[in-house]
Amino acid sequence: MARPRKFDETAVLDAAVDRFWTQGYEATSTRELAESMQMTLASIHNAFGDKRALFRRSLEHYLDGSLRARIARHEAAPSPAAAIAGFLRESIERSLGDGCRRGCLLVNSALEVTQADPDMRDFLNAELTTIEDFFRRCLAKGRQSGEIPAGIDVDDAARLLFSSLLGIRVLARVRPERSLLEGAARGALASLGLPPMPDS
Amino acid sequence: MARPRKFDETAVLDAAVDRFWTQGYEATSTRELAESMQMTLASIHNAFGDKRALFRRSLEHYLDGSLRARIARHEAAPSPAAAIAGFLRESIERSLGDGCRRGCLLVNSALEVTQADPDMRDFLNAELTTIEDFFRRCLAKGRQSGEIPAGIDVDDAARLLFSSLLGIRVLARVRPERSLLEGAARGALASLGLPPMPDS
DNA sequence: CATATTTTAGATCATATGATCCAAAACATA
DNA sequence: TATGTTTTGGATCATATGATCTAAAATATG
Repeated sequence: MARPRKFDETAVLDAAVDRFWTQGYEATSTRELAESMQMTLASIHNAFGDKRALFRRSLEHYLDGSLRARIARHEAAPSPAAAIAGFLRESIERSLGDGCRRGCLLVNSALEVTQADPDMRDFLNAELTTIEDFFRRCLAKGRQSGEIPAGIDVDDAARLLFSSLLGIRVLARVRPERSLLEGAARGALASLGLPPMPDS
Repeated sequence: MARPRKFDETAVLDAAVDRFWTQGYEATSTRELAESMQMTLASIHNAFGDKRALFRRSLEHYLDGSLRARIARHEAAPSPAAAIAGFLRESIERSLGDGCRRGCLLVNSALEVTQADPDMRDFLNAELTTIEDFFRRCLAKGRQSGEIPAGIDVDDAARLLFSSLLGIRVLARVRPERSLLEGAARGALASLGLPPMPDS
């Protein structure tokens, strides 16, 4: 029983993600979302709740399709150094390949969130921390295998890679120049005694 | 002739900066600005123009009082290494000392700007580039003085410091932990063979 | 003191926005 | 086929928002 849904959940969430990604949460109106998702406001409200709930859902959808998969994929690389370099390479190529300069929805959202919304901040933080943890796991493995020189502090190196990646994602939105993004990544890898990124 | 202004331009711009800094451009309404600035909408419009013009003016005011002065101050340090370390130290202390977790207005704005506003993007880019250029000048001087090892590429090192600083400012808003911010900076300095930051 | 000029205060306009309501539509199940 | 349940479309509500208008207020200058 019950009328079946006409919309494809993946497709409408893709559309919502695109709007939030391009314009940010505040600058995206519910009517604009409805048009992009090709749904009425009532259908959106019925399926996802209010704007804030839709945003949260869109973030999850985005992360499932990008960051989480990317970490899992590169974690399986033959060596820790290759995992780190491959992750950076893919992040840069995604940044440069996006003609809309949208950067990273997770990073964009982390800067838009205010102190008045601790739930959202905690959620974003937990997700961001998976990046830092990924770098730390790779570096720890590299230390054991001898790829990472003994003089390098693994925790600080992970923090450096993490902060530099965030910076690259900021620049992806405002100044997406290959020489700049690749230079930052090259500098980070070289500083850890690691071989350069693979070619794109 | 003409009625004199009742407001203090510095004070009202400070108030406007605080609102934009805390909440972002889109999430700040003109009425809220009027209340914070203790001016009427008409007075604001008369003195600064529309919301966008006020934002631009507020950005200038913010930059005059923070970034530009900070670069000039640290550029005068006794050594290039001290200039870089001192700049990072001050950026981190400002981040951690702000109970409101506002991060950096310039970085926040860089992520909020959309492709539809190329003028604002160009302005933000020009200002961001002064940071990159500061690092590059310091590193080039350090190379000449021998503080920077010959094996390090000055351009890439500048890009790394730049991107890492942006990342630190992102984290200042969403996850302002001393161990994290200082760890990233320590990692960056260590990677360049530079001595650690001065104590706070 | 009179005048010209700018600022200020409050009201207001047209629109945008988030959210919701209601009735019609659609379909699985009995 | 009849029933019950969910979705859908369109309208609408209350409020928020950016911007502007008008008239009163204030003061330097002649």
